[in-house]
Amino acid sequence: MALATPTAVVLELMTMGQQSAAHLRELLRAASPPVQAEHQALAAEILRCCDRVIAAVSAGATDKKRKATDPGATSCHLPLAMMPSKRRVRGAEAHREVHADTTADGFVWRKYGQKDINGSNHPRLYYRCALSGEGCAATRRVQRSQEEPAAFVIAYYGEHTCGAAFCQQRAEPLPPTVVDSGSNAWGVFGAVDRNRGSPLLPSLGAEHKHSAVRRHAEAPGDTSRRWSSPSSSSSYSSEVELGASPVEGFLDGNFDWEWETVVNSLSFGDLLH
DNA sequence: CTAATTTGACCGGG
DNA sequence: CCCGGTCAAATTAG
Repeated sequence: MALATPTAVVLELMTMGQQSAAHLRELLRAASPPVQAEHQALAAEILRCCDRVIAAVSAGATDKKRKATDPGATSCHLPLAMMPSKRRVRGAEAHREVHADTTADGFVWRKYGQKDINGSNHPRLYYRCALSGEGCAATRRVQRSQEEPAAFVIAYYGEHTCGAAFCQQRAEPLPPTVVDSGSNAWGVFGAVDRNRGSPLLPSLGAEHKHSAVRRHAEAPGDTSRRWSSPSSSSSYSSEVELGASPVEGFLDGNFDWEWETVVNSLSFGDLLH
């Protein structure tokens, strides 16, 4: 029940700052008369600093017992080795954090788990790219904001190696607020999901039938099934979350997870101000 | 019948 | 030992 803890406040504020910085960076990047690279670098640095603070604070909040002495935290680089040798590389993996009022980001995700987190009253949902079977390693974790029922905190891990252009149906996606935690290679991921010039849809409540996600172009015909379970033969869902449809989880046990009052008219935090 | 979710167990790090 | 993340079997939905 850590509601008004200063840590939470700091996190919230820093997240806002992070988003603003991200927005600024996008603006600079898409400026009609291209601005100096110096300015862009400045925006990027601001963003980086915000990210660092958030990372540190959230780390301290996650495990309260741990000391806040981070030798490398103040450095400009995260010397993390993201070597896939271990299966659990959760530690301090770089991720982009997006906070939005909808879980729809234009990608097709498959839910593979759900867990209750001690700190919050809302469960955390784990998704993988629906094309993970084809080798895509992108994952994301979705969690509701503890106070705001209609707000989601989505953390994206990894990159869409399946060809993000395919995953992302650019019908309505418009990634709300991409906050780049730019630490590693993920930082330059934006080449694919650039939401340039796409004005927010005034009315996007309509949910359409998504075209079936069949394995398409470069799916290597071979039998290189990554982690398909033997029993459930290649039965992996392709979940599409669109708009503000409360489809995701209405659990009986988790009373908090019910959210029928999700705002239909979403105003992405990106456009604020 | 096939496919998509759900839920509990298991794993592994801190 | 506790907590978070993933797997995988079972169930439900289409």
